[in-house]
Amino acid sequence: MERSPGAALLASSSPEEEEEKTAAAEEGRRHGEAAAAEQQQEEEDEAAAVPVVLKKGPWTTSEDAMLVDHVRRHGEGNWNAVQRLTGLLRCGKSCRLRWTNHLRPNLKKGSFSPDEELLIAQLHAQLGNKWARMAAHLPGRTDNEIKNYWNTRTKRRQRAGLPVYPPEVQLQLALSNSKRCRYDEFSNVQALDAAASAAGYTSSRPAPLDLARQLAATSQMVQILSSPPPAFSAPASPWPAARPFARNAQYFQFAAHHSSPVSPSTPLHPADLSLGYGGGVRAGAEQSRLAPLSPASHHGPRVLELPSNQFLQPMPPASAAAGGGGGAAALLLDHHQHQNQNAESLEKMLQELHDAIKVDPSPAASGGGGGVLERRHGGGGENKSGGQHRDDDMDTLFDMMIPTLNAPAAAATTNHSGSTSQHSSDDQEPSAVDLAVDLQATGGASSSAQDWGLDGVCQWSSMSRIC
DNA sequence: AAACAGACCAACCGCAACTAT
DNA sequence: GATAGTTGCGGTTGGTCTGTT
Repeated sequence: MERSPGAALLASSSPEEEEEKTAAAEEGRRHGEAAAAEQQQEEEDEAAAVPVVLKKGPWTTSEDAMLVDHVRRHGEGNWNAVQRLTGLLRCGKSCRLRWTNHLRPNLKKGSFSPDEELLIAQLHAQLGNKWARMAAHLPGRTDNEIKNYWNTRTKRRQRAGLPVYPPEVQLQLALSNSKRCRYDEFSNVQALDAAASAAGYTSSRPAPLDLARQLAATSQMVQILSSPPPAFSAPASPWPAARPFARNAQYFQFAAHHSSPVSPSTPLHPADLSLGYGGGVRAGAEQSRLAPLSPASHHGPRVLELPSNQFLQPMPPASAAAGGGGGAAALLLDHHQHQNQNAESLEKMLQELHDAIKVDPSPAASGGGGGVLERRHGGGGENKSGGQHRDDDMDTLFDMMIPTLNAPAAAATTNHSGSTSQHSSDDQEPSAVDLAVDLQATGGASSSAQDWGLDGVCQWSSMSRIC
């Protein structure tokens, strides 16, 4: 087994010992490049004979230099050999961490850009606390960096009573989860997964966050979307009290405590609701960074945005041209063709979803106490028919989405692979990425940089001094 | 200017997966 | 197949910085 760093370091607490170790490190450093193989052999023998007390704590520049030199000579990996070969009094783990987080080339330092912040939110919505996987989508960023960023901001936002995700992510999350509604009747997650798998759906669950909160936030946002623009203010607390369905709440399309979020009574113009598959506002490096994922999504003007003055921001001409260049037209054409397929796919998915919910013989609908809508509408005094309600919701959703997909303008900017219903398995990287890219297009840099929250208080990228 | 609180960040720790013998 | 060694990941901690009172 790996020598436990803790075991080796337990005894290293006093300043004197630290000094000794530092001196030892200096000694090892002096060997430098001139160290002969014989010397190394001696060191190895010595190391084998005498337990080495490894150093811990912050790295010094000389230690860094030693590590860099080692990697330059021997390449990455075999980290436990670093101590043997260089005399560096650090465990392999520590060396690897230092290298990956601070020393390796092409690391991007500094604060996250708004684009990166949005992407992190999107990835987190899709992947959960999979920091390493998230980092894979953010070249130059480390998992530790992303983790730190997310934890601090999440903590801050939660303390401020604000939703963790920006609205475009919430909406996408809700839509991507909508297909799982039919499985809500399962209280057992495993059974749910199995059923979903059997039905051809992916079984992995979305981000393991406080799902009730997330969905409440989603609900809140959808309410916002369906509300007249001026009527918008921050509730004292956006989080509803814990609800019995919280456990599977992620499988709901919309959350508790309100009437149909996309109720026909509050019609939205189809053109107002873009799923955001349009062209990216990202340009240059941002596009190339994500190019392998879904290149077409980054080109062409973004025509539509989320409905509501809260989120809709006129697209500046410069942004429309951002992804352009000489090849923009060709890319757009290509994109358009691809889009037709995507539209079909999404339409099919929606139809499936619609059918599923319509036909779904949920025991809850007969008043059994289960069922998403029964619970979702509170069970307190709201006796609205769940089935009818679902139909209304879904019809409205269809009304909003399908025309959007068919509309030439929307189609020209739509790039949805249909993966909305398929992604989210940990092993389905492309799907997850599709969503991320779609989401980028949904919100884009403009929305990530703009206010998305409550009375101007809540900004996704400008939360540094909230509280 | 000092004290305090919060934010930020680097590093550590434990665990699990993977690989080699 | 069992065991040892290695690597990677995610959670957590502790130190430092910065802004506020």
